[in-house]
Amino acid sequence: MTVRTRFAPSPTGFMHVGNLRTALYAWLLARSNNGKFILRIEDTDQARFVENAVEVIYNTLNSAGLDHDEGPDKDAGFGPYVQSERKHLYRPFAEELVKSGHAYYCFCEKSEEPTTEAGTVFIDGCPSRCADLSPAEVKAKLDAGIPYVIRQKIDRTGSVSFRDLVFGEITIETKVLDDQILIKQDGMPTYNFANVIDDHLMQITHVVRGSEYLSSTPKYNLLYQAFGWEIPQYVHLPLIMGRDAEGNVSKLSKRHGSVSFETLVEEGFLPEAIINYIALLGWSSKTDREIFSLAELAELFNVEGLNKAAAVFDYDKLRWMNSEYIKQMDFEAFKNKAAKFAPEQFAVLQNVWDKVASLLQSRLENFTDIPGMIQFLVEQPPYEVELFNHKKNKATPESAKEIINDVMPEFKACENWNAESLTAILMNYAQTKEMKVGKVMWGIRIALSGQSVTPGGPGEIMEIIGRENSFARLKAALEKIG
RNA sequence: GUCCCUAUCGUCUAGAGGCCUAGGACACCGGGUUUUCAUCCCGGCAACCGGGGUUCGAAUCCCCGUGGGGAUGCCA
Repeated sequence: MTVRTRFAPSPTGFMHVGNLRTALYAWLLARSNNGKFILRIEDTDQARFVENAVEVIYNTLNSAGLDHDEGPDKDAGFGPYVQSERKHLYRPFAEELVKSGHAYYCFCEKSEEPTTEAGTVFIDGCPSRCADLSPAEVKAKLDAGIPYVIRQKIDRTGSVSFRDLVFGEITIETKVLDDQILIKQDGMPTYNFANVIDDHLMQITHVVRGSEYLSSTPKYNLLYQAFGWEIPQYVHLPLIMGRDAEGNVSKLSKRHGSVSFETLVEEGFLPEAIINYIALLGWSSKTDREIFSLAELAELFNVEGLNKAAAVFDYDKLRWMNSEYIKQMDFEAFKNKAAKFAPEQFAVLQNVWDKVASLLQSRLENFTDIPGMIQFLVEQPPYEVELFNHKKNKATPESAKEIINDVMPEFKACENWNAESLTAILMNYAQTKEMKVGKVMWGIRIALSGQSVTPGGPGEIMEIIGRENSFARLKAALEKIG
C-alpha cells in the first residue's frame, strides 16, 4: 500500500519552525517510502482568517524544498484540499454519528458552566446534559431554530489503547474524555472532527503531528471506530522547546526568539541550514554525520530515529550549521546575497566587493553579521591606543609606531598596490628586522582597522581601502600613539 | 486538580542487559598551522535525576518518587 502522509497547517500567516519540522518529517516519511505527500489547509477557524496566509505556506514549503504531490493547487481526486471548501462534507458524517448514537445535538450556550455530578469524576463537556434530551425535545429545539453544536458522545466505560510509532503503546481511560464538539455553531467542523474525516477521505496512512495531540488521539480513534473506518498509523513528534531569559523551558514561541521560518531567513539563516538543523532536532541518523542535504535525509530517514523527549532549540548550533552551508555556497551566489545584507557597505565597496566577499565567506556564521564585520572598511571606528598591546606577539604602541614609520616609505614606493605585494613588504620587513611576523601584522592591522579581529590581514585591508585611505589611517595612528 | 507523555554532558544526541573507563556534534577552554582573528587540525572540560527491585551483570527491564513537558477551547 502506498504511504500517504499529509501536512495540514492552519493559515496563520507565518510558519513556526515546529510546524515546518512536522512538515519535514511527514515529507521524509513519504519520500523515504516512495509515497505521497499531501498538503491540506486547515482553515476551520474563520475568526483567525489571515490574508495571504496560504501564500506563505506555499512559499515556505517551496524554499524549504518540500514539494507536495497533492494540494489545493494539485488535485489528484481527493480535493478540495482546503477545509473551508469542504464544509458541506462534514455535516452528513456528523449526522450519521447522531443516528448511530455516537453524537448528539447540544443546545447549550458557550458561557454555560459544565455541571459536575456528585460522586462522578467525568467531565462530559456539555453543560446541561443535552445527550439526555429525548428525540422529540431535540426536534422541537431544532425546529425552533435554536443554535446548536454537535458533540461526540463518549462511552465512558473501559479504555482506549493505540500504538504510536514513536511513543509505543498508549492507553487512556475513556472516563477522562470529554464530549468534544464536532460541528460548531457556525456550521464549521472543529479541527478534531475535520482531521478525522479528511484523513480518512484522503486515505492518509500515516498521521504525522506534534505530540500535543497524543492525549486527544483516543477521541479520534473512537470516531474512526464509530464509522467503522481503519485507524491510520500514528507518528507523534516530540515538541520543540525554547528557553526564555529566566532559563525556563516551554513550547517554543516568540518569547524565545525568532520561531518562524520567514524570520529566520530574514535574519540570515539559509533555508538548507534551517532544514538540516531542525531535521536533527528530535531525529537521529544514528551516525556521526550532522550535515545532510534534503535528498540524503530522504534516503536515510527512518521512524526508528525519532526521539520521544522534547528538544530545546539551540540558536548557537543553528549558527554553526549555517556557517557550514555558507562555506559550501557558490561564490557568485554568496557575494550577491552578502551584498543584500550590507547594502550601505556595498554601496561604498562595490568595486572591491569580490575581494571583500571572498574574505567573508570562510568566516561567516550569519549574513546579518556582515555589516558589523566590514563597516571598518568604509569608515574607521574610534579605538584605544591600548589595542596596540598584544602580549603573545610582544606588540606595544611603541613597537607599532616604529614599524609604521619604517614601513611607510616602502608602501609609498610600492607600485602594485595589492594584497600580495603589500604583504610581501611586511613579511620582508619582519625578516630583515628579525621581528615576529605577528608583531608586525598586529600593529598595522590595528592602525588600519581599529579592531583586533578583521576579515583578512593588513595586506588585504590596504588593498581594499586603497592607497590614500591606508596612508591616512597609518598617519592617524602615529598621531594617536604620540 | 485530573489525565497523558517524558528523563544520558549546558544544548542536540548515540546507546535496544555485558562491546560503556558512556561515543559524536554545538558551545566553552587549551595547543598547532596561518600574516592577527577566523577557517583547518589536535587535545581538554562535561552526563546516565533519586530510591528500590529483577539479574551473575542495568544507562538499558520493572516499581515508586522527583523534575520537565503536554492536554483538559465552539484554536489547531
